[in-house]
This record gives sequence, structure tokens and C-alpha cells, in this order.
Amino acid sequence: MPTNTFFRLPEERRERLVNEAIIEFSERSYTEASLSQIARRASIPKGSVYQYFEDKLDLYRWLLTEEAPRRKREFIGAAPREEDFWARLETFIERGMAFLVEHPRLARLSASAAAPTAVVEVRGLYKAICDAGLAELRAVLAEGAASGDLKTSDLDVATRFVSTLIGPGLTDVILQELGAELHEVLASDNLRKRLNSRRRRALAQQTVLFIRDGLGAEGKRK
Amino acid sequence: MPTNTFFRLPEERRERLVNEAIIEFSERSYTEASLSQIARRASIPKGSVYQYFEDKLDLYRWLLTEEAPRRKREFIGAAPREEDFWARLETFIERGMAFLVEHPRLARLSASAAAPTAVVEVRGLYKAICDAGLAELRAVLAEGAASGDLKTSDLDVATRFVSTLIGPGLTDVILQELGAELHEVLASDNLRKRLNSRRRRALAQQTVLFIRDGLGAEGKRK
DNA sequence: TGCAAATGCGACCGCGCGGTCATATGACCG
DNA sequence: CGGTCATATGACCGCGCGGTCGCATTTGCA
Repeated sequence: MPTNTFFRLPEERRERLVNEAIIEFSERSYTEASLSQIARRASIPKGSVYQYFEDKLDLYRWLLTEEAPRRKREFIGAAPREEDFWARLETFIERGMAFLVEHPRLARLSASAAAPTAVVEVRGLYKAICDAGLAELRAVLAEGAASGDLKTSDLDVATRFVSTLIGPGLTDVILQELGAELHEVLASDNLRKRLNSRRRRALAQQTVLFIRDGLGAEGKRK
Repeated sequence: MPTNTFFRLPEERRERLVNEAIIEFSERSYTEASLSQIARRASIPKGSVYQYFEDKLDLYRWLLTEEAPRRKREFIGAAPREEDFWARLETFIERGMAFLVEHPRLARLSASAAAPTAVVEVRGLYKAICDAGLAELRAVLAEGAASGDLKTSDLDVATRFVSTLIGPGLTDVILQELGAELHEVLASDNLRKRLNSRRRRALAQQTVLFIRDGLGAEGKRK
């Protein structure tokens, strides 16, 4: 947890630090990321940073578990209540994609915790984040099971499958769509403008169709 | 590329080095992994290692693009020719799972390259590996499209979806199944015995069903 | 205005890393 | 036996890191 001093900081200074930290941690894994760099780029002496956070992990943890989720919640806003379960799922996916496209660094921040690492605390953080995401998705899917739209055979496995699809899977598809590397997208505002809301809707639709009907050809399904 | 000296090494010494390298690179990201550690654990002076490989990246690249694929090919063996496309896909998935379970370190080695990193060469390596995997899977799926078993609307996106499912997705499911963390599985032979061939078949079947039919409830499908 | 508490600050520390190099060793050969 | 060449070895280098510490500066209050 940051110290009170941190929260008492002039907003401009605090923002500078936080933004540089987000940039650093979105481009590099926890281990690779350098507190010295963050401080240097934010023009804040390293000694001061250690007055705001206990250590590197403290800053990382706060970003990952407090600040990023807060900003995401702010962006996503209240979910519009759709009638149909599949429409609801589609919206859920589209909102996730919108966040990825509009705030790629924040999205990457969480994904970067997936890196295989020997730092056990980071692994713990990642697991917690994953579990939270899974729980959220599971709740969505449970509604579908309740309304009879979704097969109910194994909700846990289904949740994991869907989660993988709309997480790493969609990221992959989007990058291919943009024809760019992740690091280029992070650096460029221009690239991501090419995945506008209309295109995102289409991709979300395609994803939902896959989840609902699979890839088996119509005529031949057993 | 390793030097000729490396290939002329007494087998026992070479194996020691390679094995320790696999362990190190499967537990840590490229940046986190330490050549000094590998050398120390293999009881080979660091100076000697630099007689076998140009640098850390050279060793990593060789492991990732030569040695691991070679061992995987050896393990998987020739694909038994099934008649039905879906049976073929199921076998493809089951073999992949078997490799993951029997050689978790080798499997992790490749996955570890997915780590977000600022080291551009590592990103290049990862992209090459992914593309190779995607091409292989695409070929499998293309057969399904040709035989009329698979929807042919967008083979590229489909390939990416399926790839994500049987890659990170199945890994997740398996870890949940084993009730263990990745690092525990790497360390323990015991754990992975619990995912025997019969259980793997079942999981592969479940995955194929999902890919073929999706999650939509039977009665309500449009 | 003066003092104490909070904060800013940057030089400094120890560490482990990737990588180098001068020298030692020993196999092979005329 | 002497000389050559491939190989083995570990002390050593420079670097950037995470983190510390003591002093300078500012702030808030009586």
C-alpha cells in the first residue's frame, strides 16, 4: 500500500509517477521493469519514490490490484442490461475489447503478470487477478445456464475456455487484425483507431457465434 | 548456434548443461534466467559455457528453436491416421496434452517465450514459434474445411481461436484439474501421473465437443 | 518569527549479472 | 620428446539494479 504521503502529493506529480509506472510495467515484465527508470522518466528522485511505496513490489501490487481495476471500472461503466443472454455476452466482450483498444497499457499491465516468473509474490498477484476475472465471467455464464441458453454440463471448464478465448485469444486476433506487434500498438495512438466500435462489434459477434455454435458445419452436426 | 566444440563434448557433460538450461529457462523468463546459475548447477565453469555458445541468447535460441522441437517431434511421433476429421483433431489435442504432462519443462520452455519483454530478439523468437504452431494447426483445420466438417467462413480467425483453446486454455484447465500451481507441476513427477491417458482422452473429447458444437443449449440454437 | 515535523533529495552501498581474457592443461603428431 | 592447437578455467570487469541514509528544504503551527 502506498503511504499517506503519496496520496497527499500534488496531483500533477502523482500522475507523472503513476503514468510512467504504467508505461514501464506494461512494456516489461515485473523483473525487467526498473524502478530507477520509472523515477528517472518521471523526474522524481528514487529516494522520494521510496517515501511513497515500500518497495518495487508495493508499487506494482497497488497498480495491479487497485489503480488498474479502478480505471477499468471507470471506463467500462455500468453494464447496459440487455434482454438476451447472448447479447449480454456480446456486450461484455465488446466492452473488454474497447478497453483493450482504448487503454492498451492498462490492459497489458494485467496481462504482463502472466509472465512465468520465479518471484512467488508476482505469481500470487496474477492468480488473484485471474480468479477475480474468472469469477466475474462465471457469474455472466451462470445467468446463461439459468436461462437455459447455455449448456450446463461443466460450468467451470466452460468458464475457463471462454475466458481464454476472450482474453489471450481475442488479443491475438486483434493484433493480427491490426497487423502490428503488441509493442507497436502500445506506442501508437493511430493504430488502435483502426479498430473502431463498428469493427469491434463485428468481432464480438463472431466470437459469440463461435462460443454458441462452435465450428462444426451446419449440415453435418451430430 | 552452438560451436562445434559443444557438439564434440562428452555426452554426459553436454546433457548436464542442456538439462540445467531447460530447468532454468522453464522456471524463469529469459531475462530472469541466469547463465551463471545454469553453469553453477551444471558444475561447468561459466567461461566454458561461452566456448559452447556465443552468449545467453544463443543458448536460449538453440533450446527454443532446435532442441525443444526436436524432442517434441521425437515424443509425438508419427500421427496415426484417423478416418474422421474430429477424431483426428482429438488425437492432435491429446498428443499435445500428453507432451505437456510428460515433458512439462519442455512445454513451458516454449510458453515462457510468451512473456512480455523488452528484449526484441526474444519477441521475434516467440513470434516465429507461434507462427509455426499456427501453421501446423491451420493445416489440420484446413483438412476439416476441405472435408466439409468445418465451417469455412474465416479459417484464420478460427485457427487462432482453436490455438488459444488448446494452448493456454487447456493448460489452465489441466492445472485446475491437478489442483496445483505450474511450478509445483514442474517440480513433481507425482502430480502429473494423476492426469493419465484415459483422463486426457476425456478432456480432449470435451474440448473437441466445445470446438464443434459450442456452448449453446441444444433446444435453443437458432 | 521560530521551531518541529514532514518531505525532498541524490550520493552511496552491495549484489549478481552477462561477458572477457590470460593462463593452464592435455591430446595429438612429426 | 617438443611443439602446436583445441579446450578448460576462474578471476576479473563494468554495469544497472533495488534499496538506504543523512542532510537540505519546505510546511504548518504557536
